[in-house]
Amino acid sequence: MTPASAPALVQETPYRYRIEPTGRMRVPGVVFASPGLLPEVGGDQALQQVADVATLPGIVDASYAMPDVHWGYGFPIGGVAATDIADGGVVSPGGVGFDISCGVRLYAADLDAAAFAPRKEAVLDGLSRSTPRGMGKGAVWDLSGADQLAKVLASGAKYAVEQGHGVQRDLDRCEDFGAVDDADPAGLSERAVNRGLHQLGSLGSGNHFLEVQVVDAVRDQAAAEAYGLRAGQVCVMIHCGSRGLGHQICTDHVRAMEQAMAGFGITVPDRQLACVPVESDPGRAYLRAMAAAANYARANRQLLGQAAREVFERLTGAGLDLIYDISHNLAKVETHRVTGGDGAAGAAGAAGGAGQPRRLCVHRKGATRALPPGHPDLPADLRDLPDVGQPVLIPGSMGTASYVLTGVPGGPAFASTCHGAGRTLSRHQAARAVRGQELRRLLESRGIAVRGASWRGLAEEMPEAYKDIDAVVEAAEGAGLARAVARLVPVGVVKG
DNA sequence: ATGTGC
Repeated sequence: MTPASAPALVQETPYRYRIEPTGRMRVPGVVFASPGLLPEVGGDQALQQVADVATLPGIVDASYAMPDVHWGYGFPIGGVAATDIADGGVVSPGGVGFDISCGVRLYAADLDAAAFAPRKEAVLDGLSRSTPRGMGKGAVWDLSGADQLAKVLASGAKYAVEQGHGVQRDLDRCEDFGAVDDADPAGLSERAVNRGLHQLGSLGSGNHFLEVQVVDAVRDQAAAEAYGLRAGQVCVMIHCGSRGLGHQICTDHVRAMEQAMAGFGITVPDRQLACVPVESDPGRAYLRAMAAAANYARANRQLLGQAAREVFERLTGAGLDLIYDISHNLAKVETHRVTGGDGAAGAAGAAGGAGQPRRLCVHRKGATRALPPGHPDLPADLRDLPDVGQPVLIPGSMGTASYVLTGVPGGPAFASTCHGAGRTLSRHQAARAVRGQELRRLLESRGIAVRGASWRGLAEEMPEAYKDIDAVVEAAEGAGLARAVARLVPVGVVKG
């Protein structure tokens, strides 16, 4: 059972640590972090969660933690776990998170920082008005009823664009080209549907934001150019998810699996790890509902992006081109080579060495897919470039830098990397440390325009409550998870 | 994250 003390870490390389399998762990734990990040790597609970995930039926290679790992519901945030579907591998809602398909969308404007500066306050005012946010209701698109919601759930951003809320490029550059096709709107609870009807096109709260950013430094010229980014360019980044709908779906299926688990002979060290085989009725039902929430989240970001685009065009004359849209809370059925999780196994597999290709259920919770160059699922215009992988969008905490990375060959964690800075202080600790008004003054004095939803919400997101995003990205690069393409700094933030 | 919470 769960050991009382924190699991011991053994350093394997400067950016890779191992938790030896003990007790019911089926595979080792692997933590990617720099020595500098490690002492505060989420505390004992996050590492214990890495070890607990390693006990899940069908898990292969290792239970992975990204450099931004911290404590979460059941699984750590910043966790990656893959299960072998044909070998009784499970799916767990806790491995996806409550905010199903929470993710990031980045647009680039045909506008440089100097030309934007005189318009900054007006644009931020415009974005503040066009971006419903905060707890509860208010949305860009109030749906007519369950029939229209079903279309959103089935077709995601594709439906939004079909209805005039966007352009073809928005789909070409979106993960899964705007929609996953195995969603089942009919399987959702009435509560999930009701919560979804009036929140489409809304940011939410917590760490969700819409930011105007400027490309501060380009680290990889070829990839930046292919993506459509240049130094000094103005960008818009949107970070949000599936709102109350995804939350309700997670709640519904955790409950169902808690009941169903015993029937499959599954016991877990923490009830928050409730899971069932992928190949089971409740497993398939969860994945289809999760897919519906993924489509809702994409449509959500599509609508918020379109509203921002209209503000930009009206006030600056510049359009917004989508760079990419990627989720960091999702499970996906993918084929990878499985090698047993020893050291360089993942890299060797990807290079065509040892390891059998298996159909896996890859859980990424607070972790971002990072496909290597040449992968068939890349956008068509990026697919045939030799050293350019999938765009990876890493939002920093409020007032700090964000990053664009690219997927690399031979990634050691099923083509995954970090998702952001990762919390170090609780919301409560942060709110006690600073007042929202004070924080806004500080950010404004550093040239960052702030449009908040609540003073408390602002305080909870103080930069000091998060890890250093530069160090997290450095560790991700050092561990061979991804490569930096561009660093972006905020000039204006609309907070949920 | 979330009509913050058994």
